[in-house]
Amino acid sequence: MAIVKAKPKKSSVSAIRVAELAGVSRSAVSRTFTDGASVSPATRTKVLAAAEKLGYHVNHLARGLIHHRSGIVCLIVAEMQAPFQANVVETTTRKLQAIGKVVMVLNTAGQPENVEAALRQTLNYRAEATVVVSGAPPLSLIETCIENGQRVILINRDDAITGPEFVLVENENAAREACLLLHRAGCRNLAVVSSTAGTSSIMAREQSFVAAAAELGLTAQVSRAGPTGYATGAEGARQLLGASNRPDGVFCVTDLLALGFMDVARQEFRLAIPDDLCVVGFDDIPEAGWLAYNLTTFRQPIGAIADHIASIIEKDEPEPAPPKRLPTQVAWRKSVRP
Amino acid sequence: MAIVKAKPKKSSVSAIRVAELAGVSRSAVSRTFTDGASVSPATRTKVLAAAEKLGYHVNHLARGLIHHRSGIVCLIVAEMQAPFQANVVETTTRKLQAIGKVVMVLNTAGQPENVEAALRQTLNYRAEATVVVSGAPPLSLIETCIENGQRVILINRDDAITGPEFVLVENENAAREACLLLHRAGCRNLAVVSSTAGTSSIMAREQSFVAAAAELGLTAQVSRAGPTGYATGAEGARQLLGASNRPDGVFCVTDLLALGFMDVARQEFRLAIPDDLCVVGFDDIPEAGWLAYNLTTFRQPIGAIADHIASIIEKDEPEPAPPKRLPTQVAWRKSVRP
DNA sequence: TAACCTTATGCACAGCCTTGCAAAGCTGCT
DNA sequence: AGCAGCTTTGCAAGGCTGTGCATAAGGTTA
Repeated sequence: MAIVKAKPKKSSVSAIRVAELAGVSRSAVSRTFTDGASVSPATRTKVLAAAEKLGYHVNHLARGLIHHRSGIVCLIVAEMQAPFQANVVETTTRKLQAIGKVVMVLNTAGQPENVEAALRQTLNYRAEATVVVSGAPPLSLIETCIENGQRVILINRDDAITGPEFVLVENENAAREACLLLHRAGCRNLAVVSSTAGTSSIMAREQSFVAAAAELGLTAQVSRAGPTGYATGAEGARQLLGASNRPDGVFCVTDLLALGFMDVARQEFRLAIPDDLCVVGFDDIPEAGWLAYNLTTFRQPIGAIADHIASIIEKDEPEPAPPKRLPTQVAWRKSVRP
Repeated sequence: MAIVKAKPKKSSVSAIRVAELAGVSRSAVSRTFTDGASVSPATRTKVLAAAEKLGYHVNHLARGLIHHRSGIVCLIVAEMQAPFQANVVETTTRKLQAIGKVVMVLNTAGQPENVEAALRQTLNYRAEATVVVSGAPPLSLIETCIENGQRVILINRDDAITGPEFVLVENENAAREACLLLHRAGCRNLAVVSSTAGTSSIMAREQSFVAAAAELGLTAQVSRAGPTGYATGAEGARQLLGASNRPDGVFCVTDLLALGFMDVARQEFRLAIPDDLCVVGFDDIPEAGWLAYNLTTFRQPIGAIADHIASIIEKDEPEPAPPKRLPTQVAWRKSVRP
């Protein structure tokens, strides 16, 4: 007689088992766990006791199958270890959970082609909504998502597409204000530290700053030494500060760039901030407030962004709305002369 | 006649619709999307064409219902905007996606009581595995998860429970080595900057350092000025450096603590690092490598941790294994005299 | 052409849940 | 007791997929 290794199967307990234990019908246990369903207190307690004993938990997969509402919201994000993205993910997951959703995170690992695979996953899991924090999703798939009843929300992206909803920050105003701010501090040789990422919000900040400088009769140099991050800011400092016409006022389109820039300016060029050089950042990541930096920067209203995402997802009729533009706010610190 | 607003219903397209369009049975389309199923090339192409046209995507909710494998892995995490946690989440999501899983993030928002709700969600969505990055899950729920066939993995937590799998870092060895390292650098007045969080790994680091100091005949002061973070490190510096017996060698159980400590040491106490004061951190978050800090620290092998998580989840028979202890590695920088 | 084998296809059921509908039970009143 | 009105409960269908089993189709060989 051969030894047959019984497959454990570990079948998770389903409603029928608790119905048997409680001595009621399957429907009764279903109703016990459905808000607003009609169950007598007596059976309710019987069911709850049986459920507790067996460790029963409603299967949201099956529930989603019926309701056509999985309760899942997908977050598509790249570089989620970067401070700004990490904060967006943290805040968004928190607020979405508060309205009863559950968040699936799809990490595109920096590969743009993975955005497509990620969108496929949102369709596979019948997500109610997809929030694209970073990356450029192919238009055709966005349409498929919307046709399947998904809400699609793009953050800090300014494409001229209709269908998805947009929530973005007023990059142009902020960049313009950054320019004025540096000008008021007496800076006359301006520069902007950007990156090769080329996302729409970064381009907007960069170009608006250059335009604002031109309006003041100044030309702003632009440095794009690599991807958006600390190292690129550092390299930008080496480029700009090592050249002959060294700038005295710098706008970094991202705090991370600014921090790298400041470190090199101080350590390798022995410059004092803000005395020799004023620096303005963008995002207001926690690190910008650290004593070593004290960076004056434009705060992205992450809380408001997440609130708006939640409000879009919460309303059940997708009414077309214009892009939501949220204002930034200056976090005044010490990297710019007053 | 009343105007009845037709509920859009937006029912996402299901296999039967593509079967009709392709002129085949529903089974055929199911088989087309099942690896290793027997379908003729002719019908396969017909089905694929129809699916493409309709924007069909297999419903993983229904698929999971049958297979008892949802493909979902839950990550329970608090403070996910903190650099270390953010890196863990990034790496883990990436590696889990690489083995075909999809990650659901449950943010406990720092409230320990939310861990329980999060575990409930993992059961509701029939997650294949639950990874607890931070927080202390109630034992009874862990058991329920395991009974329902889930794999439960606890990170950097050292409870004497059987059932879940543990992957943790050799905190004791590292703390001990940190002590030796400071001693070799000539530090004789030691201190450790910790937090009030009281998690097992932080306690282990703190206590092992103190014990190692005692073995060298030294007593190490301990500062716990608040939750684990930059501000607490800063406050710890004010406490320790403002007192009479100012330490000359400090072990911070977390890089974030170390950075706050360094900033206050330098800016408010005008101390030079490493000349007046040596500092050792733990984690090796990206910020530790920034020029302003150059912090010597113990690197947590996040990649190896994530690899091990993935390997646990990938094997289908949950074989009991002893806790996986991964070694740390010193990232030598400039905050300790050589 | 018949027999046989391989491959492909369709049927029907299972998996877990919700819910409309009708039957049953209960309460209160005459 | 008898009836109306209400609440509770069970039945069965429906939502979407995977798959065992039987059947049909197609190909090969004698």
